Amino acid sequence: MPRRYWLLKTEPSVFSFDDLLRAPRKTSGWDGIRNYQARNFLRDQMKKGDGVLIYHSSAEPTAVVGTAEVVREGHPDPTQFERGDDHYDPESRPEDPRWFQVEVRAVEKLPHPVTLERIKRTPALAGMGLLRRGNRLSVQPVEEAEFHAILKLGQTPE
DNA sequence: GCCAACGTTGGC
DNA sequence: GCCAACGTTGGC
Repeated sequence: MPRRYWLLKTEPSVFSFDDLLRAPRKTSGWDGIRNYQARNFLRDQMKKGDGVLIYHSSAEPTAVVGTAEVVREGHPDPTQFERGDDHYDPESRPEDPRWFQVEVRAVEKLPHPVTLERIKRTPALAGMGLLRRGNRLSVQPVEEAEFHAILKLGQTPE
């Protein structure tokens, strides 16, 4: 299986790329995803070594800010069992967990965040899921060419 | 803060 | 299984 590529959204006021850089071994469980389509990607498709773009949503500006890689494949998201946690799910049972996470390790902070606005203006990125109407998916696949195009844009200012 | 576009829930 | 009501996401 060739290496695949993904985009993970996060609100930086909750968990930013800098938070990931500061985490032990620059690694964190990507927890709190509560959407079945995203869950399926986390549980079934994201593999160790896959490349990840970290995207800041509800931010100023909204942008891809760094890259990461999958270091541990899908396993139950522990927050679903933690009573009192924002992501606690009383319906989920340990013997049949509903929600999954992967672990990701920060690889590189982009010298220049690639803003949503810049992505919109880049023809090679016109097919990205991020630009699709009503896009809300917080875990989405990215084409290899798109991944590399974002990295390249991130090396230079606009 | 607004609101369009979703996803989920639950009555029927 | 339909679909209205509701909650959430996320750009602006």
